[in-house]
Amino acid sequence: MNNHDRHGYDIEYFKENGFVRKRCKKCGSWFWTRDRDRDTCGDAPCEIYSFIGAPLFEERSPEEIRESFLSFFELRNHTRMKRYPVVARWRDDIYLNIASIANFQPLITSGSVPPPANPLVISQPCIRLEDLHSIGKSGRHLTMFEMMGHHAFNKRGEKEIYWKSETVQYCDEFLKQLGVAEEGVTYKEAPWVGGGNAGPCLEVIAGGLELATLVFMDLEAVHQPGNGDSFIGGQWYRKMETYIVDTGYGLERFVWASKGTPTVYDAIFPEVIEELLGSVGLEHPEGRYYNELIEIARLSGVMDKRAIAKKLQLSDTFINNTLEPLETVYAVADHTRCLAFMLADGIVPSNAKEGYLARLVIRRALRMLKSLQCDMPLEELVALHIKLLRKSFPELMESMDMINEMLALEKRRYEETLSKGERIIRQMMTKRKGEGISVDTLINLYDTYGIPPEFTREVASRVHPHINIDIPEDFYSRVAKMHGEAKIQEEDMALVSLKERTKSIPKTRRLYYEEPESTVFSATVLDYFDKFIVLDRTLFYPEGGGQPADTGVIRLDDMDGTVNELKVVDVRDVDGVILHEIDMDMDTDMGAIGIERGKQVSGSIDYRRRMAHTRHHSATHIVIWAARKVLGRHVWQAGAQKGELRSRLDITHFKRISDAERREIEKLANEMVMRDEDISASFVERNEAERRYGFRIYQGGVPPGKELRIVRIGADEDVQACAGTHCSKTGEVGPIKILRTERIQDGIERLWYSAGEAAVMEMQARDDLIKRSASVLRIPENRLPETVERFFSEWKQLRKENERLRAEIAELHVSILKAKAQEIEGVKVIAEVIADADEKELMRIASQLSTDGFVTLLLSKLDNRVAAVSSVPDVPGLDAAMIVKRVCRVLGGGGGGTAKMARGGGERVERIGDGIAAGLELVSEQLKEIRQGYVSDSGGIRRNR
RNA sequence: GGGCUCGUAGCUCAGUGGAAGAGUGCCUCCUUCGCGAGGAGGAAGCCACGGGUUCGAAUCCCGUCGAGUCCA
Repeated sequence: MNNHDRHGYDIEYFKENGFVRKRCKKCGSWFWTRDRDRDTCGDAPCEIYSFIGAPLFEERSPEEIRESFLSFFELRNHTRMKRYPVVARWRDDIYLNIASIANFQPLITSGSVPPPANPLVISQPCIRLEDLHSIGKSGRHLTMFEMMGHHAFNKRGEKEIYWKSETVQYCDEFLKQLGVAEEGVTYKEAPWVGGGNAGPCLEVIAGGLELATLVFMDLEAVHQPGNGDSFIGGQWYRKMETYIVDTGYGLERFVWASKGTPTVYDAIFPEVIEELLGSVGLEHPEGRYYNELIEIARLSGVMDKRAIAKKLQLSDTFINNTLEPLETVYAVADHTRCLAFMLADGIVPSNAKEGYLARLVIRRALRMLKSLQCDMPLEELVALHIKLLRKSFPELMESMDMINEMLALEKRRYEETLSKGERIIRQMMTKRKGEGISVDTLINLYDTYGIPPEFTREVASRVHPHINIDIPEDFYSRVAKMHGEAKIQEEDMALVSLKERTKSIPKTRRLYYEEPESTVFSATVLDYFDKFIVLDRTLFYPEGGGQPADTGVIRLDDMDGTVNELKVVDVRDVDGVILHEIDMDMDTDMGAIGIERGKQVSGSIDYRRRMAHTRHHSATHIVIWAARKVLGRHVWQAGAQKGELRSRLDITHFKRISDAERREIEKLANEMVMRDEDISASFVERNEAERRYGFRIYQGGVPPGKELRIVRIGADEDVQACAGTHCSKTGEVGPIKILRTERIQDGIERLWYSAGEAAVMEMQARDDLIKRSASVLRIPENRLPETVERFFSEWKQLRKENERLRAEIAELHVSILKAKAQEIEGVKVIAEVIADADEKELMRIASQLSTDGFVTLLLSKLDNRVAAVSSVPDVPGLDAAMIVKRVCRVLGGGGGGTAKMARGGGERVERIGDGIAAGLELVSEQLKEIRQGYVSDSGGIRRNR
């Protein structure tokens, strides 16, 4: 590195080839050019798209551009790489592959894993959804695009592969080879920042279009300001150990530049646009309005559409009937291409994580198809893309059937969401009678039920044609803001300090790989601190890959012959150093219990526990293999946890696993066990492993390190990078019993299963359940289902019968009770205890009596409490609720209800007589007051018969 | 990973602490030559499950299961 290169753009190639550094008179940014008269940077919006209608070089197809790029760099000593998936399974910070360099982050860019080749060249399909709303409108945004990149990974202190000057030279020569005019190319300085890294960057512009970005990544973010040496965009950065050439050439943009069509969409997938336009009976306006379209396209990098329309004096009808539908067609064509890659690469639409992003795109596409009144099924458009792409990406074809099914299912789900939404809106409208709908309500409808605001407005205006609903411009970002910013995960501080503490300790030898059958070992203490002991070698498996740590004991022989046993409760792997956590008080000193460096100790693990974990771990590989076979290639592990008694495995799948499928998976898994195939584990160089087995090895996530431990079953039927312990034959796993499936989120099914001894125990437990149930009913086990069904329906019948009989009894009580009436203040009053009557029955009786003019107070003893009910004729001044409250206070409870009918109760059963007395007292008070005329003009109380 | 919403008659949903309801569909009868339609009547509910609070829970609280949806 040259220290005098203060800006990072002092590049030899520029100097040697007659470039000058100038400052753009419009945006003020610095740029390099051969053209001494140029005074703008050449980028939009400082300049218009001059290549529209006037291509920069001879027309080329995407295949031609891709091939010319790859072979250009291949000739210059770069290794050609296969594309990576568009879903970034190896990253936990992003869901989608957003750039070719993302393939190599973070392990390779940080230098901890060597690159698969150096330098290398790749054309990587990427997906970016940030500019979703401008897709179709801007003419240049694509959700899915191919980033062609050549990368060189340099390390300080090692021989440099190449750096800035060569990178610019390659770019310049590549453009020249394509036929781009040299004077028209500008290299604009644009410091780059992203994903915790930064560095100088050159944007390569020709004809107003940014064709490529050359990033020289050599800075990393630091958290303490003191450690940084440059300050960019509110963040301190320092030089990295590595410095990396990260370039991105937009394949689609090169094709576009070579065709000069009005939009990038017309250049990349004209067939799909044609098909869509045809299906809605439109013609591509290119024929009739060629000049207008060219003008609009040229200006579209400079100003927004409304401004263009004003400037070109375009009519509203042209905008509404020609331009807008065309933009929608563009967007649909784009989205369906994006979906082809998302779904083929194994994203299952869901309501969470990357699956949600797929659903978002699907729903947008469906909405737009609807607004176009296009009845072409989404899956047909995706299929068309796949067919058009099959030469470059034959692998997409393999997923065609699954994609069809997923999309049809998604369409049905969305229709259900919308029709449910329509009902909710209509209901709300009738409840609120013509009131408008507030923005808060709109947001709530979208957030809670997924009803888009445009849909709400549409439905609402169908109910009340004059209703006015404003959808704010920033609607969707307001929703996003409401959910708050994502918190950046800081690395666990405890782990950081452990890493620091163990840095100088040699890595522990892993006996559990070398001697998987052993249970005891001897070792030397290398170090100890806090509650941790570090040995030179160990049999203890540290927690990892969903497999819990081993437990056991470490033994110390004291001088005097006594043996000190230390319980190992947890084992952790910190960058290769294995820490044994000992069960002891924090303030006990290790030295006091005989631990010292260099001391010989012996250890033994709880082998039963280890074997259970081992069986479950191998079973996990077998189950996912079986699930992929039964359900399809899209099945991917989304998480797993092994246990002693049962384990769980989360897999991606777009619908619930049926009983038949579950049984089939179980059967296949057990067949694999019975075949007694070999399970082999070996360390393989990472890039070799990826090349040989592909990305399916990363089912359980991507482990760090230069070498991967590869676990293979049978004839490579299942191959995974896995650090866990495994059986050596599938037969050792023993029976595998799938216990249940649950849906932990849309698109992810969780399988619970047991293996080996645990599976036998589970089966026995189930057996027991059936046995006990059958013996309660005194029937043979095989009659259980129909007997239970019969009992249930009989129970329902009897319940009804009981209710009917109680109603009859209530009728009988009515006539009996009438005879027991006493007269208070000239009114017939019934206050009685009725045995064995439930609350409902009391109410039935009381209700009937009060209709006949009686004032009633009925009580009943139920279990440990008294129920009280009062019903009175509808007379002002008579209040059943008051009566019940008075009674129940005596009973130690409470009650309430309406003036006509009330109920309550209490637990002081022995005071039932006092309760009645208190109730009667209140009744007579109330009647007295009525009689004294406090309440009059009521027509009085009907005379009792 | 985080948030919001919902599980009540076959279906669509009301009911937010005091007697489980409506619309629709179903069954029977009446009307009709028959159908449609109309009229009268009827059946149909472990109010998802398990705890808790309360005199009392479909309703309030906690958990479980099932579903929908948004954000990263």
